[in-house]
Amino acid sequence: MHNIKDIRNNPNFFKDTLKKRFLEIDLKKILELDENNRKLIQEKENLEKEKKEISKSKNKELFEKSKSISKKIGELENKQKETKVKLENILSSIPNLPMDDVPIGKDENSNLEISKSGSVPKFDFKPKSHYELGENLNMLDFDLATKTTGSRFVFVKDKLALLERAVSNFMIDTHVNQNGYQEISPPLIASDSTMYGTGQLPKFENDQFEIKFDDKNDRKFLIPTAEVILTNMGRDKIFQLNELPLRVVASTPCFRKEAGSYGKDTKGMIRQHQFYKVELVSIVEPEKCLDELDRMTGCATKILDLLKLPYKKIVLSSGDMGFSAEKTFDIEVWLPSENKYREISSCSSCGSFQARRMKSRYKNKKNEISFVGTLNGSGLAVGRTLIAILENYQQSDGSIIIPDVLKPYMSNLDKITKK
RNA sequence: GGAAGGAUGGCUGAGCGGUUGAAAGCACCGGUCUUGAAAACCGGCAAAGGGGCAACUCUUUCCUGGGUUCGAAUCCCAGUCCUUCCGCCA
Repeated sequence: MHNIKDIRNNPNFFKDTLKKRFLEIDLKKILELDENNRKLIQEKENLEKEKKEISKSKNKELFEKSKSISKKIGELENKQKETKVKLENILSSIPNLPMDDVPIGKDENSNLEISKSGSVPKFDFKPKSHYELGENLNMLDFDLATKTTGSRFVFVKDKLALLERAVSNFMIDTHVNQNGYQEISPPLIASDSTMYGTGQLPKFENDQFEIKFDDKNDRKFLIPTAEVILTNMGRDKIFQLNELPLRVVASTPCFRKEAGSYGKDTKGMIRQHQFYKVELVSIVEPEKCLDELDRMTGCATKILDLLKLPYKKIVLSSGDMGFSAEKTFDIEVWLPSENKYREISSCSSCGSFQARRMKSRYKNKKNEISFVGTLNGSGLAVGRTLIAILENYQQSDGSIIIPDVLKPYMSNLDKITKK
């Protein structure tokens, strides 16, 4: 959510910066609603003042007048509320502004590669895809999931289930013991106001799984990412300066409808309705956002370094960034079967955009209360890490070597083979 | 699911129809004292929104939404959440 004052003071900057996202906003309408809103507030306040004075005077002759003023105030208030709701509906659907150094472009084709790391494995045979490998091992079962649930789900079995657990635990341990994050095991269900806070609502309702909770009219959703619930830990809260930065990590299932991605990655477990992800969230002083973004991205790439998986780091273009982000680094891991890099992590700084929606604030050095900065990043997507390990560590016989750092998590097993 | 109690500023907590935006304490900020710090003492300290170049000023806000009243933190109704007890349950 943007501050209407910023828009009012610098409408053209606003309009131009949003053009970087290839978005045209009806600025005239916004300013008009804003002006109208303020006019109504003023009228209302004048009447309120008058009413207050009458009541203070305790002058019985004026009591009738006070009654009629109350009526007028009520009318103005309704009008003003209506205007404000209209204004907020528009504002809440406007995405964050990209930072100056974000490359401008419509989509992923304009993303910019920053660095490459690790060496791409060479095979003297044709590398198989993760789903061929998994199905041959009898440890990935898509058909079974289709039977029990539907498409875009999977059963992970036996040693691959163990591997999945190992990956998740290894990541959390690394972030907790080496990167200074606090481990959290959060609820997997979020209320509508929580979903609004991080920007999933109102605009992306169709991507979310809403659940039937009870007969009452509050709404609940399965979290599409732990970012939602972790970032909202600071909702309606004023942090003391010494509580920041707050860094938390959680490994949770994530649920997404993947609406609008029909036909994309239909095979395998690249794109599922449910997947595990280790999520990093930082709440910081807003001016420290970009430093924290670099730090967070470093925490994510460290995992790939330790797993010895080749990857590249890219900065997303203005058109490819998520709704709440001001700057995003994606990390892509090498997938031999596709002969290309695929997204395995996305680290974003949201500046104060989410904080403003959530009323997440802190007391700064001058003792003033202002909005915090929020960041989130995957560290990493567990399912996709599993894929990357399968494909990069595969052997000609279809077995999978276990990366050294994971062995302690798997009773020192060093290879997964078919039974 | 049943029964009772509660929700007040960054936090704890008084107030229960009329200068109460709200006592007190803690925290925080400034000062005196001190070589420095601590302690002690003195002073300051809510947020949101509107107007103004500014000094400043106005309005709103005591969980939310309605109602009673000239006037509500205070009374009435509905809802949300929390706590305790009972029941049920992983």
